[in-house]
Amino acid sequence: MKYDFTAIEKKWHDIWEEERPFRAVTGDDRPKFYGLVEFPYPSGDGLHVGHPRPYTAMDIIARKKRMEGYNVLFPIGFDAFGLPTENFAIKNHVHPHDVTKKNIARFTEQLKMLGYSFDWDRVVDTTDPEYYKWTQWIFLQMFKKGLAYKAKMPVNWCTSCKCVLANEEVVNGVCERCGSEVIRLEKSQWMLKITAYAQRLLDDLDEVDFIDRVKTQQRNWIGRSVGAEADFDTTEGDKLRIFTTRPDTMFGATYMVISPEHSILEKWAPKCENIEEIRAYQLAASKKSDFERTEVAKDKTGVEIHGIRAINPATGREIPIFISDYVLATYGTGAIMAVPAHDERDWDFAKKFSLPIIEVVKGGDVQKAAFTDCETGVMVNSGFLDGLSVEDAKKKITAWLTEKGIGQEKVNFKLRDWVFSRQRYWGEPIPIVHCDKCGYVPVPESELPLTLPDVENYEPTDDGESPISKMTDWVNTTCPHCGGPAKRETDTMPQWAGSSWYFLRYMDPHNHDELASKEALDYWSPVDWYNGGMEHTTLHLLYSRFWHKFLYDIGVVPTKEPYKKRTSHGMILGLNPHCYANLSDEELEKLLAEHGDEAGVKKFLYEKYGEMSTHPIVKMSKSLGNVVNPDDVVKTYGADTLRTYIMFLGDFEKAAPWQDNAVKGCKRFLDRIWNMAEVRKDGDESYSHKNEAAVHRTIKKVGDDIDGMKFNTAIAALMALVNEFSNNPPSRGDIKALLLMLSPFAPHIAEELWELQGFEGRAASSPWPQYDESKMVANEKEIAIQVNGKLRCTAVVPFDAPDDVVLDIVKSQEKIARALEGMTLVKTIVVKNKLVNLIIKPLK
RNA sequence: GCCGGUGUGAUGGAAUCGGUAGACGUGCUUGACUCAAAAUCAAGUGCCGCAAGGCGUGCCGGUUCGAGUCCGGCCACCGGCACCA
Repeated sequence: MKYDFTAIEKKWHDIWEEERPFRAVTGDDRPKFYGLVEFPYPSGDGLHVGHPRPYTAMDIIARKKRMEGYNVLFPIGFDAFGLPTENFAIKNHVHPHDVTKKNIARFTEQLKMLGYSFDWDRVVDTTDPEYYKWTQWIFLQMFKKGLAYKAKMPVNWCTSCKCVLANEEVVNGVCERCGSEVIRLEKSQWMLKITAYAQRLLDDLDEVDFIDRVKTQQRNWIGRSVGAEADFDTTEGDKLRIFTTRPDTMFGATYMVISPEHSILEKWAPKCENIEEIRAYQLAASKKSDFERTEVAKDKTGVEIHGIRAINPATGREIPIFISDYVLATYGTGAIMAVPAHDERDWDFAKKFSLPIIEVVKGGDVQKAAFTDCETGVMVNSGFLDGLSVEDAKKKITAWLTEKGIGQEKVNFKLRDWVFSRQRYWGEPIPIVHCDKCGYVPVPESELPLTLPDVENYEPTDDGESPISKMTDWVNTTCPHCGGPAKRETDTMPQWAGSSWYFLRYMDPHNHDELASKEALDYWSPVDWYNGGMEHTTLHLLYSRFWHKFLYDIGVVPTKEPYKKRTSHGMILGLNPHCYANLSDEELEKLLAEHGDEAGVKKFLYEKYGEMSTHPIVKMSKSLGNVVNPDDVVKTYGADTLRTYIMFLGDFEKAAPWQDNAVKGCKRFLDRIWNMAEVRKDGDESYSHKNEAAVHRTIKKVGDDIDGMKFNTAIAALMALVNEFSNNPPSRGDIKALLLMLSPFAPHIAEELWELQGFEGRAASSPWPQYDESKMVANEKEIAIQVNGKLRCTAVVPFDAPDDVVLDIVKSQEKIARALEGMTLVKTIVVKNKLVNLIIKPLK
């Protein structure tokens, strides 16, 4: 019989639907294992081949854990609020709700097609009012604790999405989602005080098992720096507070810089002699987008404030004050002391404006470049700090600042508060009412969920207001506090809201009274293993850690950290259809005819498609037409082949290119297993004598590799075992072990063959096979024989044979005997069961 | 600029501790089956060489009996951050 994967896969999907074997049971005696994948955004395009990589990986891990006796929670859901759905709805005049429903149905079908062992009874959907009721509830708790607040401040505004963005959503000065320009806009926004958790978000990284690059990236993003704050007196009498990480260099501060947005400028305006010039500079800076501001980073600009000077508290000397956009309003105090001798930016600025550069740390030539080394320098020109190391000087001057009452040690973070409102329709309504008398009043918890109103038109508006603001019936309400007329908040939450706590809902998804019961939270927390994309490291992963810590503080969740372990997968890349190296013969011929020679074709491709045409491997994208649809692969080869291939194609943590024709290697592998095991084997369930060592070795290898996410080598080991079986016909026991090891990777074919062989129960619910270290070795071993470190030949010796026996065999090798002729043996190195190295010299 | 990562056949990629470089897959070559093709099976496949042998893990140097692996110095590419004082 042929391996009819379509029929087999359908059959097992039906059985799983019926038997529900992957259901997690809260409060079971077995040890629990909570494996999590990032739930998908159900886009209209359906599943992309990128999705199955992490899903298959965690499915394999979850399946193996079940076989090892764990009570496994492996859930799935949909992160369904968001712009693409809304945009699609606008364009096609349908309700986002209906689009979402349709997309979720399609995703569900595709995920089931791939045979994932998700617990389908626990699906969550962030757009379901029963779900977002609790998203809103968490927001209200934050509001009550003062962690959610509304503030007027400059925000990132995407000109295309017509919506504000969080700092984390701005990538290289453009919108992370659509790539459009992001400008600064002064707007009143809801904010979440993630900065209150900065230190804990940093510290607790030490307690979790996240891969290093995730930890490093989060640490960099949080950006803690220790320094000092200090007040500089001014001729105006006002104090100007600065932050510095180099208080030791204070004697070298020859001028000050404040950001163009600094509030003191308003107060000082009447006293500034060049106020027009200052105003003009402020206006120019405010018009710059983030992109422009970083683009011109090399060339410093600024304006000196004439009429007001500052006094360096260390030297007592008057120094000028400048405004410049190289000082950010949003970091530190928005003002700095400039030490051109020991800071590159200050040095550049000082050179441009011909300001004095005074060396206070010896070790470099400060007229040529800023000397920033903190390790080797010695303090000079610094009064009471002279002769100290940088480290000691920092301590001494900080103590001095404290004593004088003009400053103290200060820790600053790069992390900013999270801009939490969006001027779009398809998101969770922010459950706040604005009353003229009472201010911002929370919607009573009993009224949650506050559902989205039905609106006719979802178009974002140019005035920066949410489309919901047009719904006067919904917007006009009464104040829950005083009963007077009030207006509802019309902004919605960002997409990251729903995903900040979804893993908790999985623990108890149908609970009407709590986000999850205490019993379920205590039993399942924390997530044991969470795999997801690196692109979420400073977004979702950081946000959800923040929410979780908050929930811990108010006693809702039992653990400080949501995830015990975090791993990350590489992207699946595609071939670049416009790269010369990837052209098909036909296309190449055609292009050669048109453009003469190879160089001509390359030039043409470069001009037409740009830089990317020179890279043979690129991201998959619709515009390039190199997207692989999993449906097509499943149709041609089956889900088991797709699963196996996607895990085989390379190191899980690294990006790997999809290669269409390599898929069939995995199909052949499954075909061979089918042919080997389709007919029922007789005999007991012990391993065959000839295959025994190989089976034990493979069990160890596959088990270790799955735990270490080295799926590619695990599959290679299974392939090698199958090759072994075609040399030495497998016994019933050999087949059994193979099917058990295969079942996490290719569950459908494994179950089918398991049944055909008449083994008991299901492969997926059978115990994972055990290996015996002592049976892993053969009784003979091939060793390498080197002469002076160079491989000369190999020889087969008994396993663990004594050195003298091995040496006799070595010396009897023809090639070795020849090499030894006329030579003295100086030294012999024997590495047991591996190699022998003979060091020889010519006879004198 | 700073931080992290990677560099291995035609190709995707393997190589616990320093111990036979290239597992496993694709592709290619040859053979079997076939009228033929596909599929399948078998053998081969790092490079140069008839062979003996030599050369090979981005480059240069070092340590070692022995280096893809360790050390020093470069180069290239990828990812993140980027005027954060």
